[in-house]
Amino acid sequence: MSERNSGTGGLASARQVGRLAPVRRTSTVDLIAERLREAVVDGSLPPGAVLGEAELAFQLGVSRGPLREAMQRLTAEGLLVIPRRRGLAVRTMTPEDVRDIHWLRARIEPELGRRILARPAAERRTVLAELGAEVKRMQKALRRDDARALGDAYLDFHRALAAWGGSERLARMMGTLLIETRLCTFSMYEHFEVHRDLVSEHVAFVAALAAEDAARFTALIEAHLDAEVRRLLAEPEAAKEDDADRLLAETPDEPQPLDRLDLPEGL
Amino acid sequence: MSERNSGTGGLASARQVGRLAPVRRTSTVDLIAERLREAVVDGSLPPGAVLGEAELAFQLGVSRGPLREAMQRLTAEGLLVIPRRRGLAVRTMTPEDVRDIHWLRARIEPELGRRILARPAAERRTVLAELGAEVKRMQKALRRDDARALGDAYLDFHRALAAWGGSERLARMMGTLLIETRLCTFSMYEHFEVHRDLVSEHVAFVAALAAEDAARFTALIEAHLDAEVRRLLAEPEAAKEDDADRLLAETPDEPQPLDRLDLPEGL
DNA sequence: TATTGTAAGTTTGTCGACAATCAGATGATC
DNA sequence: GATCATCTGATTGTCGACAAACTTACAATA
Repeated sequence: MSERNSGTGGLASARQVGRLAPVRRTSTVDLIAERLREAVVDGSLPPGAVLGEAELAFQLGVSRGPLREAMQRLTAEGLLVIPRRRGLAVRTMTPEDVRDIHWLRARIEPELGRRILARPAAERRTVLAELGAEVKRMQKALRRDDARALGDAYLDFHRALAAWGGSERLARMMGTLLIETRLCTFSMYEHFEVHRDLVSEHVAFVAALAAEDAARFTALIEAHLDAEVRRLLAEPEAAKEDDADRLLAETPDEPQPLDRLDLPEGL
Repeated sequence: MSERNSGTGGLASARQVGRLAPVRRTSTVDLIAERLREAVVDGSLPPGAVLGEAELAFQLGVSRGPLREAMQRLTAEGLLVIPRRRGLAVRTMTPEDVRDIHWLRARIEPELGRRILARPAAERRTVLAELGAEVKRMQKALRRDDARALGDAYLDFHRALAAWGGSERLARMMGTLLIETRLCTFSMYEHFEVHRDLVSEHVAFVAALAAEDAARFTALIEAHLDAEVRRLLAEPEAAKEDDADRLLAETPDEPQPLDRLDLPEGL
């Protein structure tokens, strides 16, 4: 994931000599780190759980050396803590962490939207199609009442946002922030849980991007992340007036089931 | 650095039983990582340099195991790259990195200022005193024409900003961003180099904070970071109008030598 | 002369082992 | 009965070693 692989723009003719994309050789430590991240995301390593190195290394089929290196990597990313002489533990997020993570996302994600809007129209359509597809996954998951699938689609939506709108650095940072967001959920609730408004909020994101309205996209993102923080910390939904509700109310459509709000045409 | 140590609010009586601050037991990996960061900051490990593990481990007096773990940590922080089977190399920053890093700082640092201004007046005075002291170090360094000392004071100024204005997470992130800023300098210039306007810009930062003018502080920070990017990338200083110059011109003082601009009274 | 094949040397990637350390439990003492 | 000391079992932190992989240099061939 850290090797430089992007930057070789569109390549048409396959028989052209040279200009082959470099093979992606990934080290064992990378693989272990990725596996651990997955385990954190899907909840098989719940926050606070204390694991022993030997056991974990055996499960992964590697020796303790590479595992310890991967642990250090995840520690630097803020996903793991290494209590002295107690193996490793998935980090438990505090309310302050919840606020910080969402605050950071609220600074970054609007910029991702702006950069996507600054792309050529053809690419922009591709991006919107992909984002729309993720929203559809969210809608399907909501209809099936599958919170896990909904959360996964949520993650992929924002990952796509970062992949298309960010530099390599920004995308990597967003990737970490998104995993940490998931950790916030695990840390605050006992079970996996997402809020039902999630889907309509994301429909509005795509609509704002389709309308090339960066300001509205920014406002929507900020309102969404604000709302997420309140939901996670179980603070009163709206002190005086809920920005998210107000913004969504601007959508001129007549009332529809939340999970079936229309995406912009063509998506 | 990752141990939870904050959160034990003001503690007055020293003879009180219990309530001792936990001893900071730092692991070998932590020490190695810190040593490597220092080496990156002071330039003894220049960007692009390729080091062998065995040699480095011998210099540090540890075996290769802990060193490799520390390398992974620095890699996750974005300071090192690990080319396959080629030891380790200090990352060389690209122009895109320069822009990203400064863009991120421009999102974070204004918030640090706001949080400092939100503190009680007594604490705020302490913070201003510390920031003022760093600016004085910068002025002294400028008078001695000591670019290295100037750069170090610059780093410490912004570290103090993060320490007083940030959560633990924000402070850690700013710490990494600042080291990366230093790496930008090393990557772009052959020798260590800082711009002379640095000092007057920082005098203005402190003045804005002393005046509790968050908006002005934000504008100054953004102008400073913009200017830094242009200096680093050697882009034309001012396309049409330089925000930094305009903002600084608002200072009502009569012209003074740049290295002697008055700090707000009492600092 | 340019290019390919071969070989040697160096360095990494990985593993196994050892010793120091710590947590938990049991027993002794005031 | 509560607190402290001791013991033990288990786990980590660290090191040394081995084999595989890669780079570099050199030689052979077209």
